Amino acid sequence: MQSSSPAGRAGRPRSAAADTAILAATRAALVDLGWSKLTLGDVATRAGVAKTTLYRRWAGKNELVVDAVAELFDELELPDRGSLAADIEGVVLQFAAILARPEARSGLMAVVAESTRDEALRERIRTSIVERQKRLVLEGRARAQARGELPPEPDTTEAARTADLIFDMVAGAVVHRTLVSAETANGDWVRSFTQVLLWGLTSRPTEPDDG
Amino acid sequence: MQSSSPAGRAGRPRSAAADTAILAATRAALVDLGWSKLTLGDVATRAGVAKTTLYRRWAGKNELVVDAVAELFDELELPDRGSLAADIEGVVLQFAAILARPEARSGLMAVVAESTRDEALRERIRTSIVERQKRLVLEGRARAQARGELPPEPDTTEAARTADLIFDMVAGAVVHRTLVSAETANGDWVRSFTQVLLWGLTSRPTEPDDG
DNA sequence: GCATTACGCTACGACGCGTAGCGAAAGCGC
DNA sequence: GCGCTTTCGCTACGCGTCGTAGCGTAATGC
Repeated sequence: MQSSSPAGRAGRPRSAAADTAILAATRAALVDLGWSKLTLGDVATRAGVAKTTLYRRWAGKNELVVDAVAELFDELELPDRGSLAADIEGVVLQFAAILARPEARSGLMAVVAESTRDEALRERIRTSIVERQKRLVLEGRARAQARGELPPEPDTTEAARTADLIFDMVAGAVVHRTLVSAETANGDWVRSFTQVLLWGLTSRPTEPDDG
Repeated sequence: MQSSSPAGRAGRPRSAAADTAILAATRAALVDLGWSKLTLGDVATRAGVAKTTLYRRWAGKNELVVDAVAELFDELELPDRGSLAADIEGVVLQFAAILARPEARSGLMAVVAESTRDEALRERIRTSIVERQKRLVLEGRARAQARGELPPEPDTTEAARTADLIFDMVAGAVVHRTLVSAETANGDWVRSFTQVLLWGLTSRPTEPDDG
């Protein structure tokens, strides 16, 4: 980020390699120990840096784990698979693959839990993890509209609301299936889920006014 | 549970009032301090019992918080609101109301995170929290089938699979909306969600056998 | 009463937290 | 090359929590 030439910044620059090593060590510690038994001293030892170096860069365990887990979501992408159903299935499978990794399982839920009492942490999670996922929803919908699978949405407010709903349904279902129900989101499950979601979104003829 | 006459159990019986006080104190501590800053010594002080008494009944923080949070879900019920859509909206609103309470927000996600590395804890969560929710799904579907809103499902295996899917979608969406997106699951959102879910479930013509 | 179990209280070692202070290293401008 | 600045590794420290041991006391069943 602010490496090499940060505008007149004098003195010894921070080691970028240390950042990489620390985040990797954090993920390794998450795998071996889980969230509660993970200590910053252990992470520092694994990374080959001093504990003080770690504290100079991260305020605490929460922020460190958010950054460590966020890197796992870098691999999320949305290749054009030809249809909206295939696109949804693809991204859900990718998401499920990430959540299948132990460093994501224990780390992600823990920082989300902490974020309920820490607004700054919630914002950090939002920008570095959630927004990255949500972007795929918007991209997938735009692509489906271009294909004619979804009608164009003139009302931008309503469109944003629908995108939020879809996002909560997709991410929530996968997370719940994986972490609470403790079942793998395999191909069968993803197909069933996609079918329900897609029918729910597309076969809305006219809003029944009895509700 | 094993109160009053536990089959030849001699000696001074455990105080049931202490259990109640400890669990209430745990929820109060969750509200004031959140998960990470909650200490068992503080809970014992709040409950008016000795720390050793607390350790004689619960193995640790995880188990204690699970039991404390589980009591919040006792109030979940499914009154007959006349239609499947209304039933779903009702239970989703109830679930959202529970998740709006701070003691549930911070506690529930934290123990779920811990359960990724503790099989016994996961089982405890499942029996005392998750199954209680899932029962409502089964009850609501049976009621909808009796009304004729849903077709009877002869294949019990497929029926169980569908129930699991619905459960993950409902609970997952509400949890994600409430805790990750940090937005309240108000009436508008619940109606939109129910509409998508219901259309997805009912307007499935015949399952294509290509899957 | 007597055995049995739970309770309140105190004290303890162990451990992780987060910080301070030091000398050394690695950059930049001259 | 030389100084200035910032980072780094290391050690040490006070603090708080953990989880347990030990003891005397209280409450129950036989």
